[in-house]
Amino acid sequence: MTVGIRDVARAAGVSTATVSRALGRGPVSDAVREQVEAAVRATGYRPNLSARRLRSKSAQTIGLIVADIRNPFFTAVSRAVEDAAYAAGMRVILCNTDEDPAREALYLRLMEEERVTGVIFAPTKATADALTSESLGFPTVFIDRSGLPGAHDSVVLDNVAAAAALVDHLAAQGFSRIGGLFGSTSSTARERQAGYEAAMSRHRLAPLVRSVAPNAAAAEAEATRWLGQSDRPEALILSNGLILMGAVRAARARGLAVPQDLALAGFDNEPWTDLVEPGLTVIEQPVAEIGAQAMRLLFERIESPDQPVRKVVLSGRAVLRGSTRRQA
Amino acid sequence: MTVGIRDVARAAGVSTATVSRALGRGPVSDAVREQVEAAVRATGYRPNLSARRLRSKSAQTIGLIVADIRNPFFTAVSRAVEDAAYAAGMRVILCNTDEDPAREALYLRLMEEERVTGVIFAPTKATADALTSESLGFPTVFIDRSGLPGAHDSVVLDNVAAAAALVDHLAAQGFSRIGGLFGSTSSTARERQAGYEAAMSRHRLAPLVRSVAPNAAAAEAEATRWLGQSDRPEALILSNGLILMGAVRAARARGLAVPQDLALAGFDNEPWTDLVEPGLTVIEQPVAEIGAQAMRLLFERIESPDQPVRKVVLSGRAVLRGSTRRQA
DNA sequence: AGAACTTGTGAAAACGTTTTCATTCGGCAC
DNA sequence: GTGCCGAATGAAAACGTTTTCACAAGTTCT
Repeated sequence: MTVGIRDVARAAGVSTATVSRALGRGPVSDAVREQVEAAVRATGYRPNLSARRLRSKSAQTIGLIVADIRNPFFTAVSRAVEDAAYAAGMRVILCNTDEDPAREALYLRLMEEERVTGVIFAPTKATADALTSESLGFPTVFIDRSGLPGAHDSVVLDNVAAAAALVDHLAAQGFSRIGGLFGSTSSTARERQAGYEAAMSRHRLAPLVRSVAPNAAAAEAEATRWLGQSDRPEALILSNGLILMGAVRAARARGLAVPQDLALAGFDNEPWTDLVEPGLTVIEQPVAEIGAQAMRLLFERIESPDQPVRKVVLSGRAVLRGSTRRQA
Repeated sequence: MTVGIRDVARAAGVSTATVSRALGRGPVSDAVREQVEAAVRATGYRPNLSARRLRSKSAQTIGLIVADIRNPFFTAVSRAVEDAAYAAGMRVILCNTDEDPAREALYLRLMEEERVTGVIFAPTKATADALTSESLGFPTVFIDRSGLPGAHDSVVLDNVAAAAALVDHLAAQGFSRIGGLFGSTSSTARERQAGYEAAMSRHRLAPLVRSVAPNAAAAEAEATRWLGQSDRPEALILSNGLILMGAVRAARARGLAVPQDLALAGFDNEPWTDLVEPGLTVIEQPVAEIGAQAMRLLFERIESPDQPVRKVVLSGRAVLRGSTRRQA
């Protein structure tokens, strides 16, 4: 029924070993290689990847486990990862955990069962803190978020500096009641919060912090509540694009004008952030660079498993727009 | 080194066949099942999926090939597909073609080599038109787009009706120079164009049509050019969310106020469309339903391969916002 | 000229499972 | 008691490749 390598071998008049060598890399005479290629075309042969992986003990596959596929940050990163992987002749399995530790465990087990070559992973804080360098059976690079120091390679943003830059900018514009709404599940949100708090104290300002599940709906609910208080902040820093969107909705719901009644500054320069008037001030992350660096670290880790753990820290770029402009 | 089923068998004091049966479904005594489960825990055994797939000739995997992962429509659909797949104990391979027929061919070949159980596919028009019912070696459901009539199961929007609804609405608001900017690569865009043209002629209006690659940058460039003309349209219909975004940017670039100088109506009720003032009128697609129906069709096709080809047509919902409101 | 490599090839083993086939054992019908 | 059936199990085959091993035929080195 289905055509296998022995059918190709018979058609080409050689052994299966020779077909295998002709298709992969191996010493084969040019004449035989052509015969084999002709036989492959004639028979419509498609190698069975399961058999290939089983025998060769090499899946040529990398797993990409992201926290939220709806977050454009992760789709952008995943495109960079995919490009690099396919350029290297590898396949990618993309998984979405929805920030749920149970799903993270599920997918990590799946990666083991697939015997993947390596994994790029954006873990929740809970999972990251539980994962020592030995607990994963494959080379792993953390992305966007880091875990126990020295446990895994990682590529992250300089979150402390980026958050501080937003505070500095808002303070320079004359805002003082600057609140921060941060995601509750990631190390990244914690770092942004730390950067925010350090900068606030440097400016001798009292920090106003709230935590929320990192999605637009939860952020909108929390921000709406907050903005309904009489002592509501006059500026808000939001720790990612989804939370930023929630805050914009909350401001609308409360009838607050931006930036007159409320200044907004967030993370992730998503395509819509310059579309909503008066434009949202954000930290732009080098998404393509993050994906590419993660693949580089992963390949180098696969190459030399025992090299010291590395952490690549990239800088964000502040994109200043109308949402943080102090009105006369 | 790595622990295999024979290690588990030895630890449990049974044969590998029994372990296999205890782990899958098969007649095993309760006592033995418990022994095996204990042995699995003790050894940390992880089944090798490649070996399992090779021997059982069942990948329990469905391929999901989308045209553009940046398009939130596809990420929303893919979440629905994933949920349904994992609920059925299947894995998903997600691939992104960037509307490129070459990448489509690449991924279709990959699906063959993976021996996937089935595929859900949003093809470009070029590929869809070239694919007869025999050309794919696995059950396939087209999604968002359809190909040759009767060749493959599909689940699509009623694009003609949806586009006509937008025209009707704009005409009712008193607009008459209504232009349409449609994607160039999909059958869906063609259908929306056809619906637009039919409705225009019903209203005795002259159609104004342009085509463009379905991404925000290309759409912005084309729309900017168009809107610079002296006989520019006073309303625009955009055939998907990315093109809609490009049009919004173009209006900004030309300094045109929406809807005073230019009305906008598009497809895909993306999260940002109600954020940009005065809110964008769109057709909302039942994304979760599309994904769920696609999986249903796929499972039923796998079940009974020879049943007649089916096409599920779902209706969009018009979400009317400020961008199409006629000013006094 | 002979030894020592290199290159190209085929036969057969190996990869880690599931499945087939055969066997044993206990219970049930006659 | 004998025969039959179903359930539980093990031995071994099978899945479709790649890799190892062996070998023949050049080719290069001494």
